[in-house]
Amino acid sequence: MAQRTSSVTIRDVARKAGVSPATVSRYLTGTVPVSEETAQRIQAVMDELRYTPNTIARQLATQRSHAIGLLLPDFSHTFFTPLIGGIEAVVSDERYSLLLATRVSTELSNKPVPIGPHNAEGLIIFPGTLSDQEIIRLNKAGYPLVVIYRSSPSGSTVPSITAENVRATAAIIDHLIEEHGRSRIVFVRGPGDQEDSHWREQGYRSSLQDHGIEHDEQLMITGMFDRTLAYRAMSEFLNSDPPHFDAIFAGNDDSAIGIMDALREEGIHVPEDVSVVGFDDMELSSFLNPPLTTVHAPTEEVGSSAARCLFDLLAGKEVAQATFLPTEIVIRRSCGCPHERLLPLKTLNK
Amino acid sequence: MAQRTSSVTIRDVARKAGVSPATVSRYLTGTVPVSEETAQRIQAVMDELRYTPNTIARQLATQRSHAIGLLLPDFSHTFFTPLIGGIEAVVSDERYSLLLATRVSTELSNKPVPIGPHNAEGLIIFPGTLSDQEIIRLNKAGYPLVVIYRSSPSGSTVPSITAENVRATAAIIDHLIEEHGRSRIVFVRGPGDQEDSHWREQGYRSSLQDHGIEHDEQLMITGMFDRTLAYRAMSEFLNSDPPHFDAIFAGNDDSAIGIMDALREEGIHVPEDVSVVGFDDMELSSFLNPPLTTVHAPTEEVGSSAARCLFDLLAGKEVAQATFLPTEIVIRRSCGCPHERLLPLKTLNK
DNA sequence: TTGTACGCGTTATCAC
DNA sequence: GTGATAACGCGTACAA
Repeated sequence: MAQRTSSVTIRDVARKAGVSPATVSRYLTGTVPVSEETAQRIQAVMDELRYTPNTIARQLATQRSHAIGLLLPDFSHTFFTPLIGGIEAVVSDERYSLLLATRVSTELSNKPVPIGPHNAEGLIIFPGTLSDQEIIRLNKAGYPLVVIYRSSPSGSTVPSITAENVRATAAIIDHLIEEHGRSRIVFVRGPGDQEDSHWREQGYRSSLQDHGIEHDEQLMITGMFDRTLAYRAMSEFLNSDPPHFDAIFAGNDDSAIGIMDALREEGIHVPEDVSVVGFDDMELSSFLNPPLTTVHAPTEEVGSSAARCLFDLLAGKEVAQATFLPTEIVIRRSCGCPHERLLPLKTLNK
Repeated sequence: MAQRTSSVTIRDVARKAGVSPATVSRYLTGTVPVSEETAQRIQAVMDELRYTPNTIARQLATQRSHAIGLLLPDFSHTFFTPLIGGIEAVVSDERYSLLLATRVSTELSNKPVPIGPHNAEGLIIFPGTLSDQEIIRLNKAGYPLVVIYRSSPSGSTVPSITAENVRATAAIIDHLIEEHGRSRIVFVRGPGDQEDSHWREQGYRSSLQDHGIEHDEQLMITGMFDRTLAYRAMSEFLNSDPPHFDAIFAGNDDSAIGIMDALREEGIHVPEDVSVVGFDDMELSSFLNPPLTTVHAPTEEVGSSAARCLFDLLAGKEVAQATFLPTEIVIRRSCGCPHERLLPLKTLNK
């Protein structure tokens, strides 16, 4: 099938301008100076012929695609919106294209990776899209990669950009304990293979320990960072003669929605009966009833930092192996506080 | 700068397998049968060498980029999330790539269009990204285009996919009048150049007329489909000795948020004092306080329909010139109804 | 400053 | 069924 474009080539321009294709190319790329006179003639012909350089041919010749890729498990979740926005801003600044694709690594890798060295100069990788093995292989081949919301695969040097989890979670648990006298705090786990979940649990345990509260495995349930699954997990928990509890760390905001639904159905009041806090600070979270106290994660900044890091990589610059973007606590009402306020990061430093 | 990939080419495979590059290509594309024996040998060598076909070279040879593009004014708004999701699903089904870019046509067209014939086989266009002139030019050149949330530029045959506006708006205004006895209904306009806003006003006026209610220009304000701007517009309206009103059609859900904020600040209760309804049914809307009665717009379906339409175009099939996707009314609480329910489309048929 | 000739990696067109 | 060979459109030594 033929190209849909009018396909006027550099040769057509050259012929009509009475120069060689090479000269047109040089005028176009600006690599080598061209005489003022011929430059004007070329420009005139280009305008007249509505010439547009064929990017693909250029890519083949230069061996550069001028595009970077973003691999996500899906697009339906609003969590990704600011992430994509942050990336796109940087990408368009650099006059690059952004290639988007979904992929889940659990599909047994039968499907080929839709974005890679063949169509993008580098890749931003979200957990669950590429296996460690695939990442390491690409990295070893010298292919620029940045992982987000996870650490580098062991043994690799792939830079990692993520929001700080441990201290943030510890701080919000501290708040529950110190300001609201809570001590029986349910922890809602995310997917077992998701690092964020692991680190948040770390922060949870450390806060408990700091306050001399014993860890109780009975208070640990699994919500998979998912609204519906968290709802189910919470309902089951409530209907199975649960141990006493007075607060819930929901794992993330999405889970908090399902959890508050489950509590409501059982006639449990938030925050009077139990405090609920989340993690992420999605757009939604301030509209929940009651408004959700949560950790503000700089999702858009994760996106822009990742993109910038990738471009640094492309430019051959040195980049940090791991970047933890600062978070802050957004106090709203679901913890029991009367007024909304912000606990900036510095107060988090212990 | 050299390609980052290991760059093992079809020639390397051919050499090692003892065949010609052409045979390898044939095996790869499956256009012409290859003997079982050589096929296996080729596959073995490909595995061993970890050969990946170079998409760019293939694109140059076939004159097809195997990608389609989506042009949006920005990515930060969650309204776009389901839209992108709908498109991506179809695109990946077709084993195509999705190219994403932002662009605003008001930048005086000084910036070149980031996606076009040079890197995508077709384009899905959101209002405000490409001028009518640019659209018509691409269309005349035979370049496959689909516009969404707007009609085809006059004189062009670009297919258009959009959510039905007029009947839906009329129906929700009907509801306000008939079920809640409202008659002084404020209409919050969107951007003047946005067709959706125009058609919704059409529906509003028609419902008023059907009920013998006179149109009052004093009840028309402009919220630009934007949360913050709608808030400001509403605040000004309230503070400027406004005429009596008992309901508000917010233009869209995002504006409804700002409008309810403004009302709240003035101590006006929704829905007791005034009913508020929106348009879109964003994820957020059911979480508002009170939950927003609104028109459910099938945003994800607009995306998937647009993508499917574009692929039909690519396949040379006939496509509908204009598609209006059905909407339905989602009754929640901001109108004054006690219970949530759905008014499906059929009840909308007059 | 400019033109010639070749390469980028693949597919398509011929012959065989 | 298979192998040469010519495109595809552009960038870039190299020579002039």
